[in-house]
Amino acid sequence: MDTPEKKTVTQIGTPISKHKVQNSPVYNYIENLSPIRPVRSIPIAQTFGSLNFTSPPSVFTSPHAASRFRSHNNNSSKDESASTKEVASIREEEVEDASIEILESNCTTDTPGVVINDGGACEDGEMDLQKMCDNNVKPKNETPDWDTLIADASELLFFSPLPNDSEAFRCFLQRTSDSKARLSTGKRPTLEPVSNNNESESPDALSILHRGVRRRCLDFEMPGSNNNNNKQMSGESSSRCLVVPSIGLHLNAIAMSSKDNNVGNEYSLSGNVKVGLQGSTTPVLDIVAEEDVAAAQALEEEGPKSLALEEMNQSCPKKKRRKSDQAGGEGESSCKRCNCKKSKCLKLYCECFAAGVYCIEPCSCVDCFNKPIHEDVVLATRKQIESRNPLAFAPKVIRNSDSIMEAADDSSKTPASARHKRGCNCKKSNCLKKYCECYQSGVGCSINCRCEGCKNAFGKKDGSSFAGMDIEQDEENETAMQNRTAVLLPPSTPMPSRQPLAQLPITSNNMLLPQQSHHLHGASSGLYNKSQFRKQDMRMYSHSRIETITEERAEDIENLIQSPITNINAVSPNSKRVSLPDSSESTTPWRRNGGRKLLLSIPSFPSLTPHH
DNA sequence: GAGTTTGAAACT
DNA sequence: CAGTTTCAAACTC
Repeated sequence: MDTPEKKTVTQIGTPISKHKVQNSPVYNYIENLSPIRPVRSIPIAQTFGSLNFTSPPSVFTSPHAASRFRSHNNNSSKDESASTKEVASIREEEVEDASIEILESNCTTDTPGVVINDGGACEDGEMDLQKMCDNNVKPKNETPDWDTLIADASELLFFSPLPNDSEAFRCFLQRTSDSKARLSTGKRPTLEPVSNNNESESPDALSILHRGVRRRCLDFEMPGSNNNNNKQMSGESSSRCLVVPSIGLHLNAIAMSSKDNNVGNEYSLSGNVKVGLQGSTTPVLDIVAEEDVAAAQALEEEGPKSLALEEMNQSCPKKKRRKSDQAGGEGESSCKRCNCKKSKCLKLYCECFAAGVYCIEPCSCVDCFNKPIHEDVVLATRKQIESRNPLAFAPKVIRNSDSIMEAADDSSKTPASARHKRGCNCKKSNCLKKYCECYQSGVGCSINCRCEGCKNAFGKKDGSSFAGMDIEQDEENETAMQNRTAVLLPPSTPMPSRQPLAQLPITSNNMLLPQQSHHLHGASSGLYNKSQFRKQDMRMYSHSRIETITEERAEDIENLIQSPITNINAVSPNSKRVSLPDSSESTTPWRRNGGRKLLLSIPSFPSLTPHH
């Protein structure tokens, strides 16, 4: 009995203490002054949830984000005197902390309608948040603008990173910037096409740049883009690239251009940004850009080369075509170019299509349908292809984290730890030419490869590795990997950012998104516990550890891919992917079984299981 | 630049 | 699932 009493005392004691504090005039004053409420993060998640957006609201918890939002929040209209701002500043920090706590207290902020309360008791101080989570209640202060902002952010998240296209990523950035601009203005983003000149003309864009985010291909097709886009597209320089409306943003994209260019530092920086984007919403970008600029720069200095380059090479189709690219004189803007003659650029043969970007002027394709004006066709085709192979648009190369490589030999710890998703099937090239996708991606062959006479310099199928790798680079890569890996998980499917999920199932790419990948973990192994998940997320959102998540996600993806079981199977690739009707909220068997993460991820990741 | 080789994607 | 065909990039000359 003593124990109970003690517990009671303890429990009560704490509350009392807080209670006192809360009743204090100072506390009340602060409470009133600050428009920011810890709870906010939750609602956000919910909002996203409708979109199936699993991104952690933590993004919004960032002080910066909060600041931005504040301006939109009517409540924020409350006196914001200098002193008030100070208080607000403090509150913001609290909010951030609160978010973290929320995440760690089983209060799911991931997906709306999917909020699950594991029953973990929240401390008194967190009661509000917990309640919010449990009740799925929106924050009091939430305003229409807020919703809009959230929605916008979600949209951004939905862009899945296209595997291999840096262009896509750039486009994504563009979009992001655009979104930001809207955020700052309080306007809801629209689908209107992005002007090609945005970069130079848009103050917002500039501001973003100032924030440390570098973008090269600012223009990209927006999903609802209209013909104007085409004009821009075709009219603009080859450097511009459009991302297919649902096509995502492949993290890989980031890497992309580097190859060819200088990507060095620039790349690395963007890489960080990239990661942030994936994992979070636009705000994250800001966070990364603004708050972590220093870190990013440090990383850049550190040694962007290896990984970054590798990543870039990994899936950039463009790289494949050095000759043609050079011929094109694209230089830094390395948008993909294809030369399709018969596929109409509607098959994976087409690099542009495969990368999730529209063909552009520099392409030499014939009868190209991969253009904004044929958006419907493009999307339909993509959908069809995905139905056949959910991973069709997923990144081809997955960078494994050390953990994954685990058992693998030491060699696996090199950058080459990345592996081609499906492996190659080379018969004559000995995996020493770009015919080999593994080699082309700069990764070693793996057990998944069916190649013959493998001599892949990045790692032979049998496990021997990196014979041809520069040791120095190797080391650098490893370091880079440990410090910042940006697993550029290429996004895979382009998802019509604004299309209803039911209509256009989120593709696997989305799953690649940081959070989603976590879900995958849950789905495939179920070993991933929430605690881990949250911590990771927090890491991600908490300033500089973004890259870590990426690795983990890559791991998730790989697990998924290699895991025949996964619930994912539940979704038949051939069958119409379960139309998760909006449903992100609907309860599916998986959700019930798989646990929160899986549930959350399902909608966005219909099926990762590759067809065999 | 034309032709060949290669292996992924698509098809049966 | 395996075999075949198609396709476009990579490569060679």
